[in-house]
Amino acid sequence: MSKLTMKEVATHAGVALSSVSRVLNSHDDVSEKMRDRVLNSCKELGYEPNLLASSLRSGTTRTVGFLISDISNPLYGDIAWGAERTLDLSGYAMILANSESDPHRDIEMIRLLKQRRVDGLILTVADDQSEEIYHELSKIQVPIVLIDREVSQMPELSAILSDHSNGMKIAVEHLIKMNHKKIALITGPDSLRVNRERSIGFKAAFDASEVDYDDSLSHHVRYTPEEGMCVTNSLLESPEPPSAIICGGNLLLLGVLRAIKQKNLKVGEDISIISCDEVPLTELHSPPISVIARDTAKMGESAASILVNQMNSPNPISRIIELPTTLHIRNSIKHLGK
Amino acid sequence: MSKLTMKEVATHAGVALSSVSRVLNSHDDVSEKMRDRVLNSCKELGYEPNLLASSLRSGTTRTVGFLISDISNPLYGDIAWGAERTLDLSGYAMILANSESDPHRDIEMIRLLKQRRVDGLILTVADDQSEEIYHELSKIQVPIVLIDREVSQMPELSAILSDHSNGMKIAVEHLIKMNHKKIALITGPDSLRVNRERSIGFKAAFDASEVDYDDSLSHHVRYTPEEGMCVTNSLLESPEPPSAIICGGNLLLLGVLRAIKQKNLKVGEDISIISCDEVPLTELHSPPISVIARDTAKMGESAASILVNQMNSPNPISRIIELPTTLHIRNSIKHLGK
DNA sequence: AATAATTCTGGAATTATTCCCAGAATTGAT
DNA sequence: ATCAATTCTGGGAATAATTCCAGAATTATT
Repeated sequence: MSKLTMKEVATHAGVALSSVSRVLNSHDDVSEKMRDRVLNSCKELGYEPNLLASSLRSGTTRTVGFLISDISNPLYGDIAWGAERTLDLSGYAMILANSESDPHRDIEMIRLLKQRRVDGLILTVADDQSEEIYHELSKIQVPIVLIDREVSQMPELSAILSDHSNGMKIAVEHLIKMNHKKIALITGPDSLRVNRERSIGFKAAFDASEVDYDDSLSHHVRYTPEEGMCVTNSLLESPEPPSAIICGGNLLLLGVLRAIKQKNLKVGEDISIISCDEVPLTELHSPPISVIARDTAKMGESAASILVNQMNSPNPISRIIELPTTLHIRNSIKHLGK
Repeated sequence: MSKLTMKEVATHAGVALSSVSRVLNSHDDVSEKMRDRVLNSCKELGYEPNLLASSLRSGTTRTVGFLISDISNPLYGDIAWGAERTLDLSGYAMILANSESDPHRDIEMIRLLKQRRVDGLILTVADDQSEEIYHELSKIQVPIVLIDREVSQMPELSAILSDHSNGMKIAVEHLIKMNHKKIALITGPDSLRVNRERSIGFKAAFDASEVDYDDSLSHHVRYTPEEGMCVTNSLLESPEPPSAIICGGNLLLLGVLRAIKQKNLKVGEDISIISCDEVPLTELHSPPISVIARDTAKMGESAASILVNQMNSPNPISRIIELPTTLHIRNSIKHLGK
């Protein structure tokens, strides 16, 4: 079966190549007759346009690159879902790249997406702050939207952020109100904005209260259940264990809960827990786990719509949107008497 | 900044266009001198190849299309992760398309991927059995691998399957051994192989035992927490409610658990539960929930490696791989005395 | 009916690359 | 040194589309 091109369609319809192109791109200077004839031939032959050739000539691929640090994390699944939906509506496809939280792969993947001539990028890089990522991004000619990231050398980049610092502050304040004094924070590496912000909010809450801030209770670890479990163990085994743990993310939460379970402690009794980001587990755990929640699908959507906007406007203006976080209080928090 | 092409590199290096191409594609008939000169110019100018033009000429995009029915489902996230990793290792990128469980979007998305001239397809279509999907697939010229799907008119298609029927049979047999007689099955639409297989295994277990099979306890619903909750409610409110529910998938499980919680029943006491597919919730629920598990990341990996194989071999042979399921028994199952 | 204005169509250049083919340069053998 | 064999390089066609420009066909104007 020989491949079918516009040329064959043109021959079959008895018109010129350029006319077929005009019909298929719905230019307005084509006659009714021509339109019908060409469209008929297309249908009859079963013609499928070659987007490759089209992109090469027109200089636009109608494709955006989406770089995620970990697709298997349901959080990113939701974000990707929101983004894909919005992009599809505007006629863009999405190339998914996964850096597996490795800054080097970030660079590699970005380069690859560039070679594929994507029209725009949505990035959740593994490291905000590295010199290399800045260097790579600064060479990029197409619009970029960061999700939950902030490259300090490029404050003009569009971004969808969450108000992690405020969310964290409110969470800590709630714990303090429930008479907790020794509150631990376990969150991801501080090479990411989200974790830097959480630390800031965490400290801010103490500073605004009577309770003293203890820096040794603020932990940054890698985003894995194992590391979550490890820190939790050492916290719980310390001479004066914390009465509450705030945990920054669903992968860490798994480790935290496993550690607690192993020690036969009861969430909401022996230890209070607040986690970040709503996942099925938080709601259906016994007792249900309090979370600092945010609308993840909406983050993807917003990122996509800002990007589409920038890709279509001749003088794109960059936008930074900060979406709110909200504290969902559940039975994982004990009111300490005293 | 004018765009940089091989032509500029050639000029800069003082060689012919074709020589640059030979160097970059590492053909063996280039001299050491030429190689160094070209590579130097590339580095100096910061040249990035245009994969679009390359693909157009060479007829291969080194891209595969991955069609998922629901990215936000963590199950598919894992599969995508496994596939992406394997594809990347072989130098393939992945275009992700999401049909949102809509058979019409399946067709649309497949068509789009075709227009983008992907070298192969990994498909998790929303409906196995529709005439249209068969019609669309039969026109495709590139290798296809189905994940957990089976198009009956095209038995020659490669596929990665799970042994759902056996897994289900073993699960039911275990429940029967624990003296359960009224066992309900809530699973997804029977337009998908996975659910047809589960029904088969479900029935087979009864047929091989003393307990009578009751068809009215086998339910096919759409894959949403809401529908899961709804059937569970009606099951629990029936005059003779089942003593055990087997639930086919993590989204349905959410609904089942919510219904049980709302009625203040205790899993593993008032009602026994087995779910399908391991997710964080199953392990960390109280009590932990028994599951019919399978290696999801491996499904993605296998699919990708079969596909890569077929894309690279001149006479591809299609393969159907059935991966095992295993029953993880946990405290969500009560041994009925009697 | 002749000319002007408008609408539509065809031809050819263009996009960035690969790859075939011819011929130049180099090497080896006599 | 000459000729043959081998290695390497350059030129140009091909890939499948878009788009500009010129001119044909149609309609409107006088």
